[in-house]
Amino acid sequence: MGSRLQPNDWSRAALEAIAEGGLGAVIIETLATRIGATKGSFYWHFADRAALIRGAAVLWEETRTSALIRDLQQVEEPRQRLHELFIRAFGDDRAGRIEAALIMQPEDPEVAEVVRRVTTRRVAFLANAFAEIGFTESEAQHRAVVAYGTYLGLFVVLAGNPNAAPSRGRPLDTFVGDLIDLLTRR
Amino acid sequence: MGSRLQPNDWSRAALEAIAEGGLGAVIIETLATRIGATKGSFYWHFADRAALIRGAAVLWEETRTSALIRDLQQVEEPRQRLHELFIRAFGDDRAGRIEAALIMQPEDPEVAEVVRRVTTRRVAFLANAFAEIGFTESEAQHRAVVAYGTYLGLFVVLAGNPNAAPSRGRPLDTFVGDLIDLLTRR
DNA sequence: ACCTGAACACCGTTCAAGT
DNA sequence: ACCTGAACACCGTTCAAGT
Repeated sequence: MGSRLQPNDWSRAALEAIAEGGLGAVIIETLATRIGATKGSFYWHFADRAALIRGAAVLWEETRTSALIRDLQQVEEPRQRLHELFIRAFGDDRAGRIEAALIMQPEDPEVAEVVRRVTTRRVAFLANAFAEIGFTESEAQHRAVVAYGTYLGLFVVLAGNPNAAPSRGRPLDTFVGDLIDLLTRR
Repeated sequence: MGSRLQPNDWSRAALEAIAEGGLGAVIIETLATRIGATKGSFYWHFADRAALIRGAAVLWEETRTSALIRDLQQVEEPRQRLHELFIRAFGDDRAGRIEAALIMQPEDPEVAEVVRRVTTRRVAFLANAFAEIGFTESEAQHRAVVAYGTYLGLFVVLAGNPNAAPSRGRPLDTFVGDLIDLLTRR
C-alpha cells in the first residue's frame, strides 16, 4: 500500500539519522531497511551518498532557514524578533545537532554551497533587524556577523559543557535577553 | 636510519592530514605510506583509528591551547592580550581548519573530552582578561562565552564567505579591533 | 618489542536481471 | 520506470609469522 518511495523519503530519513548520530550515521543499508527498501533501489534515486546528504541539506535549508525566516518576519518589533529567533535557535536540541553536523562539513562542495546560502540569508536577516533597531548599515552588518558567529559557537560551548551559560541556573529566556542586550549595546 | 617510529609520528601525520582534508583524510594506509610504514605496524601503536584521532587531538590541545595560553600570559595589558589572541586565532588558516574539524566532532567521547577541556580553558582565559578589564565575575564569564562563540562561529562565516567581514576591504587588524570594542563595551 | 602481508569485515557502488 | 541481489572496491581491523 502507499505509493512508491520518493527521493524525499530518503532525504528525510537521512536528516533523521544526522540528528541522531551525525553524518557518520548516514549508512545507506541502515536507512534502506528503516524505510523498507534495498541498497540497490537507493541508486536509482541518487547518484551516490554525497547526493543524499545534499538532499538532506536542502531539506534542512527549507525548514530551518526559509520557513523560519518567513515565520519571524511577522514579528514587527526587531528586538522581539531577535528574541524569538534566539529562543527557537537555542531551544531545539535536535535541530542543533543537525546544524552542527551540516554546517561544519566543508568536504562536499555542494553542501558547502547550501551552507553559504544559509549563512548569507541568516546574516542578512540579522543585519536587517539590527538596522531596524537603528544601527548604520555597516554597524548592523558587523553585529550580525558577530551574532551569528556567537550562535554557531555556542553549540560547541553548550555541547561540551552542559552546565555552561544558559543552564547555569538561569533559564534560556534570561540568557537570550542578556545576549541581545550585549549585541545591541551602543 | 633514525630511530623507530613513535606514536607521535603517527599523531603528527594525522594532524597534518586533518589540516589538509579534514577527518575524512585520516586514512591509515595513506599515512603509513607517507611516513614509511605499513598498516599493520599502526596497530601495534594504536588500538584503532579513533585512538589516532585522539592522539592528534591531544597534540592539538598542547600546541593550540596550552602553549598559546602560556605565550599570551606574558602580555600584561588585558585588551592588548585579547588583541594578540584574536590576531593569532584568525590569522592562521591551517590551524583554523584543524579547529573546525576537531571541535565539531562529538562522535568520539574522548575527543569530546579533549574539546571540553580546551573549551573550559579558553573560556577561563578570556573571562580572566575581561575581569582584568574591570567587569564583574559573572559579566566577564558571560562575555567570555560570547567571545569564544564568536570566534568559533566566524570560521563558518569566513569559510563559506571568503569576502565576509575581515577581508571585506579592511585588514584583519581593524576587524579584530572592532570586535574587541564591541565585546568590551559597557 | 616491533613489523609485515595476507585475510576478513563493513559499507559504498555497480550492474545484470527481474517486474 | 523502478527494484532486487549478487558482485566488487575501499579501507579499517586482526593475526600468524617473521626479525
